[in-house]
Amino acid sequence: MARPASTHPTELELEILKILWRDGPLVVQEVRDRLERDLAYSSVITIMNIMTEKGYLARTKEGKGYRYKARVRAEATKKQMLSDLVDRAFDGSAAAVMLNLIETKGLDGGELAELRAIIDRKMKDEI
Amino acid sequence: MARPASTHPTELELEILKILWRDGPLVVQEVRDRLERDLAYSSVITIMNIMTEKGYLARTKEGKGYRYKARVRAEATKKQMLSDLVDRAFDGSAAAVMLNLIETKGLDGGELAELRAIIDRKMKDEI
DNA sequence: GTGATATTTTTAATTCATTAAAAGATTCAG
DNA sequence: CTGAATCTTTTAATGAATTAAAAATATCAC
Repeated sequence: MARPASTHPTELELEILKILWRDGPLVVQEVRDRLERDLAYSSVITIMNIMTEKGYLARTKEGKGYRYKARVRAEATKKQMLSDLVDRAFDGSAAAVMLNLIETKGLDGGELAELRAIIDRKMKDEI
Repeated sequence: MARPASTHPTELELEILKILWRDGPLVVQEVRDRLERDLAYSSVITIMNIMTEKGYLARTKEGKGYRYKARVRAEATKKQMLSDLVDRAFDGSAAAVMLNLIETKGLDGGELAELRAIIDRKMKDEI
């Protein structure tokens, strides 16, 4: 048996999704121009074909070729990826993840304050 | 060119690491017994060999075979995996991740309170 | 319409991840 | 010390992910 297809976008797929979320809909060449890495045109179109098959992208005929757009929403996709990691690595504990983030990533005073305000609001809701 | 080796543990590798972090050091059979999925003995030993090559595990001779333990620390590994996702999907914004978590995952009152206490402490440090 | 150009499809090579059978080595019991 | 049991190594098969060349197709300009 082989590896099952990943449930979330792969590295490169995510890069392309992010470009399309930001600037899409785009044609292949425009996506290629915006990619950090230097890929052959045929490489970009190959992966965009695969992404279309997987349901990540939708395309509509235009001129000689197609114009592509993301078919999955940015928020939903990110949420799913994060949720997956929380479950797999942190046994589903969002609190553990947050502690990790607070300790690791440098949050400035403004971000901390904003975060506390949100927590306060949430705590009121919980009552 | 092909895919570069993943920098973080794969699905199955993480499962094995978690078992060893919790109960290790263990022999192969003990790891196999603790795995959720039903794998052949040879499958488990194969992946544990690979993990040893990758530096995830260390082993010492014992009886007929070896006893394995994790060579990477749980906290460091999780931190790296999380950091990687934050960078890739959330453009490095820990705040964005936290908002996502608070909205999505159900945090109970106790967790929220604990989190706020930690934030308060951090904010004092920042001054 | 025909040719140049751009675009897509087809084909393919490589490596990783997963799974496991078969073969080989080691050790413990008697 | 020899065989059974156990463990490791070797070998292998399959599908996913990445990369891209070659072939096929479509379109626009003239």
